[in-house]
Amino acid sequence: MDDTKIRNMEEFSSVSGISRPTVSKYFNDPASVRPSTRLRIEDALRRYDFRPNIFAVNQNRKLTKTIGILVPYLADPFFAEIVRMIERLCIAAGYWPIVFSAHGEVELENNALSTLESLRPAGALIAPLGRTSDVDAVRRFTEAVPTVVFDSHVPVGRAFVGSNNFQSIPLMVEYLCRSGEPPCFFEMPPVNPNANKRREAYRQAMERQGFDPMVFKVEARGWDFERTGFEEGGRLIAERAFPTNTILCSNDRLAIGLLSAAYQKGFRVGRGEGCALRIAGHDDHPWSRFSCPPLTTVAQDYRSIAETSVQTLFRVIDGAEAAAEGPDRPEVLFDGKLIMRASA
Amino acid sequence: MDDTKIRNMEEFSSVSGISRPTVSKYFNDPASVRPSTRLRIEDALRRYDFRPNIFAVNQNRKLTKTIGILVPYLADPFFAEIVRMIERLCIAAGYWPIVFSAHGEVELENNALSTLESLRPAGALIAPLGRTSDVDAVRRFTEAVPTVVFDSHVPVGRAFVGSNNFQSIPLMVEYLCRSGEPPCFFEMPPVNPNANKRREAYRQAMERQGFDPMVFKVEARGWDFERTGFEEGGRLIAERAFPTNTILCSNDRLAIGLLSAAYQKGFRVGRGEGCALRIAGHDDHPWSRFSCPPLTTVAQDYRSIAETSVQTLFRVIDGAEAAAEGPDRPEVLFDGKLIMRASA
DNA sequence: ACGATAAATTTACGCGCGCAAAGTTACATG
DNA sequence: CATGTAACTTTGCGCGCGTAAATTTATCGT
Repeated sequence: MDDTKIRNMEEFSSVSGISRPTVSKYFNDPASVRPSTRLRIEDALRRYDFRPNIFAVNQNRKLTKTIGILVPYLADPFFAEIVRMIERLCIAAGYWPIVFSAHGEVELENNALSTLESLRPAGALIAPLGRTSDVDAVRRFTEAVPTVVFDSHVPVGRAFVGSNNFQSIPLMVEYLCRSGEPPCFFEMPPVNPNANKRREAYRQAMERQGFDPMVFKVEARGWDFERTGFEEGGRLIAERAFPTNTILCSNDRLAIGLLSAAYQKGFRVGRGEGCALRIAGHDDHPWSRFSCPPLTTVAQDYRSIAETSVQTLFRVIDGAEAAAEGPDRPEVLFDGKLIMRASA
Repeated sequence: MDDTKIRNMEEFSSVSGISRPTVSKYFNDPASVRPSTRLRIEDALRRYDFRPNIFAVNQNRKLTKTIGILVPYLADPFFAEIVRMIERLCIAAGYWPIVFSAHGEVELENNALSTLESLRPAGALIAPLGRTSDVDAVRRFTEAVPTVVFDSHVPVGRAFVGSNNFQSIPLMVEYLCRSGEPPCFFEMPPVNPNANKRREAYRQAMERQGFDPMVFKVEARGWDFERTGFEEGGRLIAERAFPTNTILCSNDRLAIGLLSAAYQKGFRVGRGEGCALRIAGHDDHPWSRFSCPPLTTVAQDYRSIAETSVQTLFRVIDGAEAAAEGPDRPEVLFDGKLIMRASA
């Protein structure tokens, strides 16, 4: 490894013995040059380790190799996990994923979109805040950047990939009804469209089963779901406000908070003898299997959502996807899977 | 809002009536131009919404406004939370944070460092993998980019900010010793330097108290700590392998897994009558207060670590920090705070 | 109203690379 | 060995902006 610094492609081309345009061609696609010259370039690369200046590259290329990823709250285990998968898939496909989090705030979401757009990415995978999003800003972004929307159902972009709340919630409702008292529904703060969809799915499922829906909505507390489940849910438990012994929470984090409250108040949770409550969740967060008792929930298909989102985006980028954009774009919904554990 | 697209600063300067160099000056520092011309520019900005091309800007500026953040595993709640804070502090200071995760793998860490370096960031905040890092690669990076290392104690960069394991662990050990049986130590897979430091801190603390250290090390399982705590810890509990009823886990995630195993095996955890085990953790993860029972732990000072890291980096960037680099760089360690909850 | 000074303008160059056109060389085929 | 084509080289322009030098204009105090 020679330690003379290579300042630019000009210098590198001279030490490698290959002309600059050919070197440029190599960096855009190593397979596009003759094997013998490829060897000479890669030999020089080993001796001098040079990388083209990203800024100069991206300034001149029409299409960058960047892929933007935007999530509403990266500290949420669901998004942390899905981002992890998406990033790996992008890297494997030769793209540069770059992650932004809105941290639950519209201004930060708009900032991120704006920054992202100015990076001129080849495409973007976004899960908007949803209800609190500046929808016009999001739409403007999706009109400038090929975008796949995931998880948060907002009618923009070139495709939507998410989970089928109208299958997964009824699946759980039916299970709970046939195995005990019908569930009431403990709703998460409506930070995104899933909150409303799940409540509606619950309503419909209950009516189909011939029961009256019982929905409990509490003060919004942003993304601090465990706390909401613990404090508000705990209060409802203590007040005996829930009309049945079975509580379906609109997501696992809420359920984990509620589970904690039940534990501390001495209510035994589970489906066996001597249990005062059944508590179920939704999503199968990475830590749900370690709650006490382990949480019965509906698993979202993380892997499929990540893979389909990424593959769909690649097809859009390659122009292989139909042109429909906005409300009529294609949607892919994955079914949830009942995960039977001890809590319900 | 006029919808004629502005293609570059040239066009924008003509519609705003201000010359391009002055416009350029404005974008580098809005306060550097006369108030009257600033008004004219911002008026045009409202009518045309133009943003300088990032790539062109960064290609020419010696110093970009980018700040790189690298963590070993973004799906870990500790890093998710600390990144959230760091990002906000960077944005507030007018920088562009950009987050990378090594996802627990050296190759991805090296990739991230390489990508990051080619972005020519103003500075970087990194928590290397540590034990498994390619230390030479990390060092090369820190020699090219002003870097503050946090959490993961690796002797490179311009400063280290972390928590003082040799204060926090003894704090917990002393509490456990004076309130019951002396603790054994359940060690996390050695994914980073904290693992070893905490074990050593435990050893020293126990000896100072006049007890024999009892360390339990299990098969490494990467970053899936809850699972390790649940499976391996559960096995140790079932085999009655722990010589005392008190177990100090080297982090909260491990403790949460162990708590879950104890629950399922019917061992009551806590410090009251009828409890078979005491379990304590370290870090005070966001979800530790919602475990069953709530976890007694040592809180890392998230806020101070984030703020000090960022502020130190800014001082290094501004050249206000001493030049020491590598092993002799300054270190700031924050004390942990005992968080008494019900598990120990 | 005047000069002093600050700020804006004009002009020009450079950053590092993508890309196109024209000419040259390498390589496979018969 | 002639031939065709694929790959390479040379040359040169352009991307959008930072920045410097020289010049002109605006602003302020007296």
